[in-house]
Amino acid sequence: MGRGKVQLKRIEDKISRQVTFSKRKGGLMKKANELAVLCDVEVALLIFSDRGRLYEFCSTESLEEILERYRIHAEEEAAVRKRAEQEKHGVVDHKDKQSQELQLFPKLRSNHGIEMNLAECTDLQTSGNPLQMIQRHLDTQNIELKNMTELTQLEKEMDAILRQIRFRKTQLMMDAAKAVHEETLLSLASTSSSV
Amino acid sequence: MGRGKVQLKRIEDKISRQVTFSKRKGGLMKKANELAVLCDVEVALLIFSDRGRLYEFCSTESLEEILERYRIHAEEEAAVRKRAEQEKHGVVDHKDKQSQELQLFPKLRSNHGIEMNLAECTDLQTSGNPLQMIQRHLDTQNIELKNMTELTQLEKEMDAILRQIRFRKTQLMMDAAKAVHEETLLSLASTSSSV
DNA sequence: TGGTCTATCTATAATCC
DNA sequence: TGGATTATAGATAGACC
Repeated sequence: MGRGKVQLKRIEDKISRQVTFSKRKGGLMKKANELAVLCDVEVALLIFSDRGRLYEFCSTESLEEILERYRIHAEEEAAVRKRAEQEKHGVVDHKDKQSQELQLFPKLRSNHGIEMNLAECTDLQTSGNPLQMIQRHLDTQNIELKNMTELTQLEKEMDAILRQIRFRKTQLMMDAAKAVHEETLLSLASTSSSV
Repeated sequence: MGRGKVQLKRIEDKISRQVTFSKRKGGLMKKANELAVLCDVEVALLIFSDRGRLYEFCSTESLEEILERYRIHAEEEAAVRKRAEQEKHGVVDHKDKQSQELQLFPKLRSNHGIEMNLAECTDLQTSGNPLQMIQRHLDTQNIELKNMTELTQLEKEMDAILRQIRFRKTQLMMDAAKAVHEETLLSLASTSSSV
């Protein structure tokens, strides 16, 4: 983008590498946020600059949340891989196989309870305006009466809206800061011209 | 990009949300790679789709490498924060204290923005039905149209509800666990008595 | 540094297959 | 589903302040 086509290789000039880093980092985070909001997915982005500074983005309350989920996912994969490996190398009787699956299950259930009943709540996920989204939940009037699936769904929706609210607040603050800045410049200009 | 301007909100149509996810995920990873190569930095990207599938990108040999680096970084930050905390409780002159708080502020804000004004919204938390609380805000229909005060208010309310939802989920999980436990005890008792 | 500008390049929404 | 196409929106390189 920009005036010239970009070669996919390290920018050798230090200054422009720094400038490009700053610009593209902003762009990447914006896009990460867009992906999270538009597609309702969890996104985590970690960047270590060449000076070792950390820049992070995450779509949820905290990065740890996503990293924890990653850890669990990695463990499960390792377990599955290990099982496949064992089967490949030898004859395993069905009892052993089953017990292995049983061991794995509790982990899956504790963290992926949402996916399990996903089919049930597809309609919930696909309808409505961001603020309207939760309206249908309001008639129930009471959190106490909801089941786990409903609560999880509601939680997700609330979280998405909160993200939007916060993002919008940031936008407004930036607009305001910009306005103040411009005003300052104007008043400075008029002061200096009147002196 | 593309034929129409995109609104920053969850795509409600499931099909196009999926298509967009697939396209943008590819785009985001491409850009993450470009940033890493062009600017010679470390980048890690984690995406969990709504079905719980994990997609990852990292610029180094392994993702673990970057996560490990993150862990170290986070620990250091925690140490710094803790140190600042301790100094605040000791004897510090006002100038130093202020400068410490200024340094600390960006970090705090990102994670504790809500708690800061908790006292103000006590009445909100105790009055009326938890879900009804936000109903009066819903008629506006659009986050874009709200001003800062309204947004902050809405944010607080949403957060209070979220806390309630999570609390209720915990309760339900504990109930379920207890039920399972009791069932186990019962079946054990009946087994031993029948033998 | 950090913001602005603008010509260009890139990503992608909508569409069809 | 999974590409291919195309018109556009959005990102950004280079330049200047």
